[in-house]
Parts: sequence; C-alpha cells; structure tokens
Amino acid sequence: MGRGGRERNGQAGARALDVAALAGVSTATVSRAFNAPEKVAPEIREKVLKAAAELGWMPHPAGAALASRRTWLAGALIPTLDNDVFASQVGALQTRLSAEGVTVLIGCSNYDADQAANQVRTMLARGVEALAVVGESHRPGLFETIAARGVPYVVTYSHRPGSPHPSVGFDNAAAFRRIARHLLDLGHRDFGLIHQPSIDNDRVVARIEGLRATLAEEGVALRPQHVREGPASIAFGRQSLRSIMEAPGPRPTAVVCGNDALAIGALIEARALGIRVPEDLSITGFDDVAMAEQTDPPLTTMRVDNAEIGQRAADYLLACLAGRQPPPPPPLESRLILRASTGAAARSAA
Amino acid sequence: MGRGGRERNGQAGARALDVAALAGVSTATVSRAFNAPEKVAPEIREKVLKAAAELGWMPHPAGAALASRRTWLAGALIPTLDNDVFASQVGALQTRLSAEGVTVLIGCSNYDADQAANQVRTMLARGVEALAVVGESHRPGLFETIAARGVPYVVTYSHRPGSPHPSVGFDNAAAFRRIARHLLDLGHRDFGLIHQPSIDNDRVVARIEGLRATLAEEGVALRPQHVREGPASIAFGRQSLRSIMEAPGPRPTAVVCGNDALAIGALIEARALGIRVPEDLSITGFDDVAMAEQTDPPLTTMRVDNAEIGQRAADYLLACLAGRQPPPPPPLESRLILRASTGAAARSAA
DNA sequence: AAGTGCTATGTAAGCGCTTACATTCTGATT
DNA sequence: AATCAGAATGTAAGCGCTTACATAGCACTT
Repeated sequence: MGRGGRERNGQAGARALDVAALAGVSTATVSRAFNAPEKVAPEIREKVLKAAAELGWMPHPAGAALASRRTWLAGALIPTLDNDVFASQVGALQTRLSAEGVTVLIGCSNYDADQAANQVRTMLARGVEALAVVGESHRPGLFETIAARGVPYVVTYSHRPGSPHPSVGFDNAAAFRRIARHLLDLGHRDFGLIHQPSIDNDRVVARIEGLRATLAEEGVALRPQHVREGPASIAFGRQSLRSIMEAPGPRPTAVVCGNDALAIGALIEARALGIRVPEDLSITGFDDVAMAEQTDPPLTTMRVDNAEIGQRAADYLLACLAGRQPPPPPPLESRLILRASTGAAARSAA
Repeated sequence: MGRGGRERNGQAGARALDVAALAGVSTATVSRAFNAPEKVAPEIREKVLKAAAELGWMPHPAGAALASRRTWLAGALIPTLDNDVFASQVGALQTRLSAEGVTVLIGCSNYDADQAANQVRTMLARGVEALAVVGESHRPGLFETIAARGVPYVVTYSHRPGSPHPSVGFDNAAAFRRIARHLLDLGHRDFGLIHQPSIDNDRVVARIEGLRATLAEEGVALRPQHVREGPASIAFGRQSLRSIMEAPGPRPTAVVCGNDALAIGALIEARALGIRVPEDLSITGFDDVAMAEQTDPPLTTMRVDNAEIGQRAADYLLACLAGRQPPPPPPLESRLILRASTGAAARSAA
C-alpha cells in the first residue's frame, strides 16, 4: 500500500515538483530547462534556474537514470592504482570523460583474472555505459559479456596487431623488438632478462616474445639461467641482477628489464658489484619514469605517453556513446630514449 | 501520456517482474531474496536465484536507489592520482568499501580548491553517501555543504590537533618537529628547506610550521635564501639544492625536503657538486618511497602507512553509514626512518 | 474449537525524473 | 477572416525497484 505519509525529510528534500511550483511551471519544463535548455524560452529558463538555486535542487540521478535509461557512468578496469602507468591513464581518462558529464568507476583487478571478471560484473550491474579495460588477456567470455550488454569497450595499454578488440595502446612486442635491435646493433650477443610476472599479463608476454623473436633473427637465444621473473620492484631487480651475474658460464653483456623499477635495481646492484655500466654491461628499462634520467648512468628506456592512452580511450568511448561508429584507434608509438646505460658490447667474458 | 508501447529491448531486458513470474512468486519476494535472504524460505530463495540466473537478471541500481533511497556510493576527493601517496590511499579505501558493496567515486582536484569544490558538488549530486577528502584547507563552506546533506565525511592524510573535522591521518607538524629535533640533536644549526607549493595545502603548511617552531626553540631560524618552494619533482630538488648552496653567506649543513622526490633530487645534485652526504650535508625526505632505501647514501625520511589511512577512513565511514556514531579516529603515527643521509653537523662554514 | 503469535508471502504505492503526445499560443499565409 | 505551421508548454505514464502493510498459513495454547 506504499508509504502513505509523504513526510519529506527536511534536508536535501527538494524535488522537481517543488522547483516547478516555485517557478510556476510544470516538471517537464524544469527537466527541459536542465537537459535541453534550447527548448525553453530564455526568461522561463532563467526563472527555473533561479528557483532551483533557491531550493538547492539538483536532478536526482537515480530518478533521471530510471526515466531516461542513461546513467552517464563509465568504467575503467586496471590492474592497480599503485602503478603510475595506470594511475595516469585513468587520470586522463577521467578528466576527459568528466568534461562530458560522464563519471568514471574504477575497478582494480590486482593482476588477478577472477577479480577482474568480478569488477566488470559489478560495473555492468552498476549500469556503466562504456568500459576501458587494460589488456586483453582476461577470462574467456569477458568481452562477450560486455558486448552482449551492448556496452562499448576499448582495450587499453596494449595494441596487438590482429586483436579482435578495439584498442588504444602500443605494440608491446614491437617495443621490445626495438630494444633488442638497439642492443644487437651495439654488438651484444649475450642477454639477460628480468621481468614482471607474466601470468594473465599479455603485455609482459608480448614483450618477452618480441625480445626473443628479434634475438632469434640473429641466432641469439636467452639462456634460462639469465632470465628472472618476479615482482616489479627495485629490490627484485637488484637481487636478480646479482644472481644472473653469479650464474655459472659466460655472463650476459646486456640485461633487458621489464620496467624501470627493475632496471634501476639492476643498475644499483651493478654498481654494488663493481660492474661498470655501460662498459661492462648494458641495462635497459621500460616506462621512462622520472627517476630514469637521474640515475647514474641515466637509463636507456622506452617512453609511452600514458596520459594520451587515457585520453584517446576516452575519446573513442565518447564517440561510441554518441552513436558514431568510430574506426578502431591506430596504435600509439613508444619511443626509445637513448641514455647512457647502454653501450657497445664488451668483449664477451665467455 | 507516457511511452505506451512497452517494447522491451531484447538485450539486458529482464525485470524483477519477469524473474518473479518465472519463479512463481511476487516481485517483493524477488527483492527480498536478494536483499534480505534470511527472510525468504530457503527453497523459494533457491528458485528465485535460479530464475534470475536463467534470465541473467540483476537488480537495476537506479530503480533500487530510487525506491530504497540508498545508492551504495561513496566519494574520495584527492589532489591527484599521479601521486603514489594518494593512489594507495584510494586503493585501500576502495578495497575495503567494495567488500561492503560500496562503490567509490574518485574526484581529483589537481591541487586546485575550485576544482575540489566542483568535484564534491558533482559527487554529492551523484548521491554519494559518504565522503573522504584529503586535507582540510578547502573553500569555506565545503564541509558545511557536505554536512548539510547529512553525508558523513572524513578528512584524510592529515590530522591537525584541534581540527573540527573527524580525520584519519597523522600530524604533519609533529612529523616535521620530529625531523627538526633529529637534526638539531645531530648538532645542526644552519638549515635549508625545499618544499612543495603550499597554497591550498594544509599538509605542507603544517610541515613548515612544525619545522620552524622546533628550530625556533633552539633559537634557529630559516634564512629566506635557503628556502625554495616549487614542484615536488626530482628536477626541482636538484635545482633548488644547487641554488641554495650557491647562495651568498654560510651554507646550511642540513637540508630538509618536503618529500622524497625533492630529497632524491637534492642528493643527486649534492653528489654532482662534490658535496659529501652526510659528512658535509645532511638531507631528509618524507614518504619513504621504495627508492629511498636505494639511494646512495640511503635516505633518512619519514614513513606513513598510506594504505592504512585509506582503510581506516573506510572503516570510519562504514561505521557512520551503519548508523553508529563512531568516535573520531585517533591520529596515525609517522615514523622516522634513520638512514645514512643524515649525520653529525659539519663544522659550520660560517 | 477457538484464539494467539509467529513467520513467509503478496499487494500496491510510490521513489524523482523524463518524454511521447496533447494542447495552446503565435504570427504568417492565403 | 480563416487556416495553418511551428514553437513553447503542460499532462501524465511509466522507468524498475523496495517496502509498509495486509494477509494467509501454521503450530501452539487454553
């Protein structure tokens, strides 16, 4: 039988009806004054706005969402907020979307595919109208679920040629091919690799494959004893470099790292071990964090414009929401930043 | 006259009514099966859940919000996502809140008070039921606006004794008093200071005041030519240290930095200038970032557990939402991490 | 046998807004 | 003067859900 006794709670309790009454118009006009100002005569619009201001009224989003079937919500699925790379992507995405009145919901997967799937489910349940998700290695059916809802989405950060998904990012494999080529050109033939966990992480997998493929072109292979996989931390970089250099057999003359934190760790440990960089050993990073140009020697690394990824992803999704059928975005370029941590290969210690 | 021709859009178009029909119950029971399972007989609940699964139905949040007057939305206002300190706070806040079914909306002010006010307005309009905001120096009336809506809030990151707001954070002034005391104890009497922009930033202001106050106790004052204010970057730290050391008159024997990035920059520049740390100059940071223990020499700095701030803020807000009147949270401790960048004062060059 | 207190379910009235369609009013056209 | 197009506004029917209250069913009492 419903609640009966209306009893508005004194607080934030103005409704469109109250504004309409105060302005001497109907609720339809109130709504139009806010959502389609051009359809309301200027002086009436003025009156409505004044009445709304007086009552401190703003359209209640739940009511609006229900009636208009629009939520003005978008979602961003990222591995973690604790990584600059994703934080700045999301930041840019949000800035761009909020300028169009779209609020961004953030979901963190903590690099776990199940959590990712849950977050997406939650966002969908919340009614997001567009979704940006980092990477494309997710639980099977994830993208289908999204598409089945008719929600436009875009993969961010990585751009794999041949991927069935629209994506805004760069080609991770190509980026590492570029690094490999650079080192090969310097004469290196013995390589080490320190990288992040590759499970459920297509970016890391692509990088490793890009590296291996390019080395293979010159008949060079990575030796297992020169490869380390672990947390993307300075500490892991240090410990890995030490154990690689202590491994039996010939030492690598170049160590490729999955990101700058690992590379900085490697650099620090090399110094601690009395290994000269780049004379005895070349080291490369990835990301070009602020610290990379301040290390001694400064770090050769790849730069990617993460804010631009976020922004382009936002633009793409916005275009989809506007009903345009935008072309899949082109890949972004990553750029090799040559600094002093790489140099001509030392005579191999083999 | 309303839309008339119902015409459900094939897609995600199941309603509670459809589920009810399929399960052979009323919509009330469907609702209860989801929101108050204990009030529904187990076998009926089972049937409802199965029917919902079959139709791929989930409660539509706008309808739910409208009817229940609950949005299960909370907001977090931070300066920027581009800073680990805030990113991890938000991350922890979100993890905790989402475990209770609350979705977090993030607003970035970019250190601008007007943007902050706008973001808060937007979040309030979106119907957030609780708010965590970094710092307390905001546009006058901001907190009143929030409180007027009956929305519980908590100030994060800083905890100022005597503040009228509930806050989860540490006492920035006390933290810098601690640093000052440490350096005074080491015999320093000539200080430099490199800090972030202080406008609209109560944390930075409190730190500076804590430092000045403690120095004053020993009759020590900061000389204007030894103070620099600018972006919290490694580069600004470098350039500031150089210009401080080049300033006419006696050089400081200790330089206090507003955060680790500035301190790392100062450390790098000291090395470039041939100034020995800590023999000739002591340097301190703030935050204890991962890099701080890897610098040469490792950096003396203050550690704050940002994840814990986020988590406690979440717990406090959750308690408010549960209708409990939780006591204002106690301040957190920041901890001085003594490393090798600080040492006994050199004989003053005065 | 009738009454009592439970608990599990159903009924139906909104929540606050948008929007299709109806209505009114204007000024231009015939 | 009559007609009509077009613009501005009003009317009122939902959007999909929750929940106060009513009701039915059941196990005990007395």
